Amino acid sequence: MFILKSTFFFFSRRRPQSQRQLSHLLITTCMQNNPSWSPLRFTSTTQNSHAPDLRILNKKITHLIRSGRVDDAKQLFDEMTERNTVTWNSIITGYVQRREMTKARKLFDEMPERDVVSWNLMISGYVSCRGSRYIEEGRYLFDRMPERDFVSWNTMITGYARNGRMDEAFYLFNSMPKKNVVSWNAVISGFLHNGDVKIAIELYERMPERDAASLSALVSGLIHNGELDKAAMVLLGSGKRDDDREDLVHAYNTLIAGYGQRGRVDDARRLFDQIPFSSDRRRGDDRRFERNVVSWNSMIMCYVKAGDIVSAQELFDQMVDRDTFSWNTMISGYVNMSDMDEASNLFCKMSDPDILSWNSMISGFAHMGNLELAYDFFRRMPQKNLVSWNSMISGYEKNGDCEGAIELFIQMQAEGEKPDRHTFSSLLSVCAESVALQLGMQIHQQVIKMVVPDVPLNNSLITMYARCGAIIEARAIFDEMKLQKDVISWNAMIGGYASHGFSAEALEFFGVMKKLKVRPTYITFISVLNACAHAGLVEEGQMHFRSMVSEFGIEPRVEHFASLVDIVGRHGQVEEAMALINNMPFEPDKAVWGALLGACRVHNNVELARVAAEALTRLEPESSAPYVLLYNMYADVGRWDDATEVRMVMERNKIRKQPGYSWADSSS
DNA sequence: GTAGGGTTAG
Repeated sequence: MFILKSTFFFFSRRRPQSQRQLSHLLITTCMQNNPSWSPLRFTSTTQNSHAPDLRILNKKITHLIRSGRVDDAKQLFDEMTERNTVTWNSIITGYVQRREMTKARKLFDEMPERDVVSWNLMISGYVSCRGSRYIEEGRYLFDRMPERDFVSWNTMITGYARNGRMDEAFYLFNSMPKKNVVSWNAVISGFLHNGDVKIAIELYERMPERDAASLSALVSGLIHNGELDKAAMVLLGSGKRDDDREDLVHAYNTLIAGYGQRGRVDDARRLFDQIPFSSDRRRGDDRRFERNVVSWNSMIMCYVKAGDIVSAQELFDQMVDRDTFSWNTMISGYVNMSDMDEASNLFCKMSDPDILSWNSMISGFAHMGNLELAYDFFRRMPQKNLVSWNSMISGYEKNGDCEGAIELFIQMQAEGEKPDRHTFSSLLSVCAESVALQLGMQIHQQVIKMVVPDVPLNNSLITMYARCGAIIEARAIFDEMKLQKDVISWNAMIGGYASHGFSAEALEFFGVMKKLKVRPTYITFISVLNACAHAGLVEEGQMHFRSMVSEFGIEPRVEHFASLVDIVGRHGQVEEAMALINNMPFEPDKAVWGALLGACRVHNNVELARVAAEALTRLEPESSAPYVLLYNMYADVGRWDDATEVRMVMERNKIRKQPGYSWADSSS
């Protein structure tokens, strides 16, 4: 930690001033592209008298694409005087990997000669894109290609399977003139990922031959369907026959991770302990069935997920062949426990931290509210990716630095990084938090252009609109979600209605939600009780409060009590409201006392108003509101001595009256 | 240069 602090360097950033300026910047930068790369870098290679031959240049292109530098590869491609099919296929690979199918297609159409790999590449690209339009395009090419190999068929089958179209996948599988083991694995995985366990097992048993992937595919597919015990049976059954199969440890590792995901750490450990472990590495033979580094990493991950960092550290200490995964898993474990000292310690000990290590540190510091250190890591990392930007933006958002978040978003686009759902979700939270409807609408436009919203992103949109009072817009998104809604969608709508005075709608939605068996959360009840408070529905409010506890087993929080005090107090039962406060299982906060004070004001209970006001001034010594309210109440009943005393206390404590609170009119 | 299976970050 000391090392980190000593290298800390505060980076001051110029910030745009107003929301309008932010909006303007947002529009202009969204249209800009990344002009960072200079084409001159490669010119020497082609103009040189000893020009490298085609094979070397092809290798260079492949290398660039493997490191994600597709634009650089394209520059090199454009400068090459001689190209062969491999050159073309390589550059197409780059675009296919980035799912830029229009660019890939243009090159495919332009290339002088196509081989089966070129066709396969295009099909693979199309079927990996979201949306049926693309898979049809892939099928179109598949139907028209001059000759097909195993890869063509298997790619098409996988494409259908990934889109849930198992009828077509299975039909193609059955139409194959010859199948290989990949075809079987692909179709079995397809059935498993679409929930058809029975047929998958049948097919597995009918396979003419299996390879290293077959068993793992079955085990991981079963786990995907929650069939952990069935997976264990298959695995242990197969293990008895021969214990030197190289794929066995692969499948064991899958199951260990599966147990970990479901919190079954003990089962995972039992399985881990069943894998033979030879400490003598000279006998190390890949084909032997023994623990490998993934087994260790998976087991460590189980402990990390379960929050048992001690056991994780114990295993980590025993490892002799740690890899980057091991270190990163441990770092993320400490990050999850908010132990940034230990995370930093590991990070510093790592010989070669990769992008995940850096990102974990950023998100850890950002989450803890240490934005300076988070930004310092962000600034110093050798390469950033989308997660790095998102972690930083979400850090600003979570810590209420709205401008920081927006500014980083602008910078991100200027540097050519494309935002995704996570980015937009954070930005919409920023808009909701700062009630910035105009900006929120602009971001909504970007969302429509750039991503297909999922449930959490739609929820962010609803929350943003609802918070800004644009209930109709919020409702439109809610309705578009159809069956995809979750409890957060409902909470956002009910909260929006409740906080903008539409109590009837809020309560109606709550009724529908319950009818649809969506389980409410404590947040739902905060809105429901607020709606009752606004509408003066005393009995209904008390009924909901009771049902929250008895029917849904939700522990009431201080927010619920604040609402209940409001409901009861405003109805004139000020003494009952006071009794509620006295019997609360925790310390009342300012919302609770504020509700009581409001009720006292309406019902002219000066004595309790004094109690509430004094409590409030203790919680918020700098606020003038309780003084002003109390002053006015005393004045109203002619108790001028008390009124004057309030003013004197206020002056003595150097409290300045805030705008919006009038000495003369306290009704606001 | 293309198809299926195991562990890490937002």
